[in-house]
Amino acid sequence: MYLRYLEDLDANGQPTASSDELAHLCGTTPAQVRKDLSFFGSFGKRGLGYPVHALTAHLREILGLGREWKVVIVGAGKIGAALANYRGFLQRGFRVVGIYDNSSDKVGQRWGELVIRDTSTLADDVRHEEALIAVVAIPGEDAQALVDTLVAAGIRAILNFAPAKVTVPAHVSLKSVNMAMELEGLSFALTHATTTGTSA
Amino acid sequence: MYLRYLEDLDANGQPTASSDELAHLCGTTPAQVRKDLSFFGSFGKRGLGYPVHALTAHLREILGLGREWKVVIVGAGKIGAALANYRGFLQRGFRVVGIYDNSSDKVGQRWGELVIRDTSTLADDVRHEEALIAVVAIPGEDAQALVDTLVAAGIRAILNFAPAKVTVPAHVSLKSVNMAMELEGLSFALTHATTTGTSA
DNA sequence: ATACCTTTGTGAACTATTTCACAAGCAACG
DNA sequence: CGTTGCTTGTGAAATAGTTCACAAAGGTAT
Repeated sequence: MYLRYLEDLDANGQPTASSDELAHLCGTTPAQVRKDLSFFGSFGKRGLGYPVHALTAHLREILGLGREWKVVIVGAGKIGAALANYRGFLQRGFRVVGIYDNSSDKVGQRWGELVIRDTSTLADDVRHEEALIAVVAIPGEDAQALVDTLVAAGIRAILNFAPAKVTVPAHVSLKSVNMAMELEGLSFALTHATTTGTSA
Repeated sequence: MYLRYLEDLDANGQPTASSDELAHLCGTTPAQVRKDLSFFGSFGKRGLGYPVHALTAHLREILGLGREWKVVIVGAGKIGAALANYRGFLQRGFRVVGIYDNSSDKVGQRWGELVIRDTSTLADDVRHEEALIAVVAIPGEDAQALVDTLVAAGIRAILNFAPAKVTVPAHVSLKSVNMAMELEGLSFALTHATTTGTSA
């Protein structure tokens, strides 16, 4: 989050930013900003604030964005399409090296640079390309089986959009995004509407 | 999360579930399950566990899913399409009452039940339909202006997929999902790979 | 009815996170 | 070159969240 706002500031040519300013941008507190950043090192200058450009570079390094990550997208539905199109990924060093689907209607279609391939070739491709990150955007009922295949093929991190419980072994990282659950969270907030509004 | 797994158990006809079983399903601990549920009431029977069917009903009520929520989707791109298609929403009581876009190519297209309308009519429609939830899936640079319009029109909760900082007044709930940030989290986990794998 | 087994609900202990508050450091200015 | 005005970095205090552990129930079997 800090990285995102620091990039904006950097693009505007602002040389430094105080914890107070960053806190305001990120919707947190100055003390929080300082504690968070101090966990990784001592980046600021007292009396001045944090050097915007240098700090963005540091954070990128910390996040592991100094390299290119190969990503495969599984599922050429609407969500797969949205992700394949999303220019933000490449900017951040995530290169989509393959899109997969198991519907013969879709296999062979060209999306930009890439041609949709059959899921049966996925495991070999992952191994060959040494892709480490996979985005799963397929129906919930197929998700666990596919994830198991991905893990066996050497995938190390999975971003899951399938609305299903998915389990991975300890050496694999997993993040799940479930749209229905997000809406239910909003429903709860509306129902118990003493809530103070969140910003982000 | 509990609701999701309880629904599965209920569909399987399982009459009760212990905190231990729920914890296992949800990837948490029995004590956590008991504390969480006890916050809202005393639903279990000692020696037996929690009554699956009754507890799903309770949780649905707690989450405010006992009613129908009207939802508008703004942005008829890939993400908007994915959400409009998603059957899970209706099942959970979220009815999409309108899809909006400001591109004249898209306005007038029919998507299932709904015809894409021009964003200029959005505010009036929201007021008229009394929609309280909006999903924002438009380019980042237009997001804040649109959100301001939505808030002025009476929207009370926003699920934001636009990759941009968005602020809302205190009486409005906001959740943002940022795909690039999710991937960056995975990149961090991979880079500092002592991480224990997460399940969810 | 009683003994026994299971599992909840919940204070208390523990752990983690956030906030406070201030000494130390740096820049700017006269 | 000292003085002034900011702002960091960080221990300590406060708050929040999780886990422990056990008394109180409820069920079951005899």
